[in-house]
Amino acid sequence: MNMTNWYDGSCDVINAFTIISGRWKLPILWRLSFGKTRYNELKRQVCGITNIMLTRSLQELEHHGLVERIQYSEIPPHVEYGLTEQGKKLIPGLTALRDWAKEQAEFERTL
Amino acid sequence: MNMTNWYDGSCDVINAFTIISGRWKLPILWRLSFGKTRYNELKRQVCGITNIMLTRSLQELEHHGLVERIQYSEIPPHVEYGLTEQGKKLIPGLTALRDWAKEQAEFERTL
DNA sequence: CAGCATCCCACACGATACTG
DNA sequence: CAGTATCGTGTGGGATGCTG
Repeated sequence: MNMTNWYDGSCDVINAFTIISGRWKLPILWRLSFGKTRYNELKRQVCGITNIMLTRSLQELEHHGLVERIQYSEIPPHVEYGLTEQGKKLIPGLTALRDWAKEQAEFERTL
Repeated sequence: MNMTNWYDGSCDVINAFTIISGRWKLPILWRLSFGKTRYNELKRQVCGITNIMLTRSLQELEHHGLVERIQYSEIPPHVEYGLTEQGKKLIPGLTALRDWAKEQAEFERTL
């Protein structure tokens, strides 16, 4: 595998994409960028997501240090999720991509 | 489906991601961002890609208006691929994400 | 309330061979 | 040189049901 400059660049981006790729990662991150949220509130707001996918996605994002899980020792259980400092650093890149996405959506209508 | 503001935002980004997602799209786009390239040169430079995946990826990117195919009427065949103006607009977003990706890679080593 | 255990499937991806 | 045809597979995603 020849690691030329352009390929290193794309590798970095591919790794980044892998972390936040999947059916539900972006909706979750987007929602969390507006503030901490409880599990069931998140489930209601990320339309159509199931327990298993919400749990899996949150675990993966937590594993990569983008999301933090805050558990309160109460009965009934009370768990909140939020972005870590590292997670918040993702937002500007996502916003930049969203700006392109809007242009792209407009552009595709003209094809 | 309740289309709140945060969800519209994530939908745009999801659509953008879908277009450029997959095993080979980013390496191809990255390479093309450095200039027009012939089919077989692209194949050599995007390490490990097969004919079928290169062809498929290029067709999909062309279909979304990001890549242009320039065919010269010669024998043997001569085809070049390059980014369209719309395709070039993608680069800044990708670069922004790459900057985060580098931070993220560094960060994950500390976990 | 906040999850986990199982089973299942479609589809992106790929290996191999062939062609104008 | 620049592709296409065919067939096979791994994995991301989901339906359903159960639990501390």
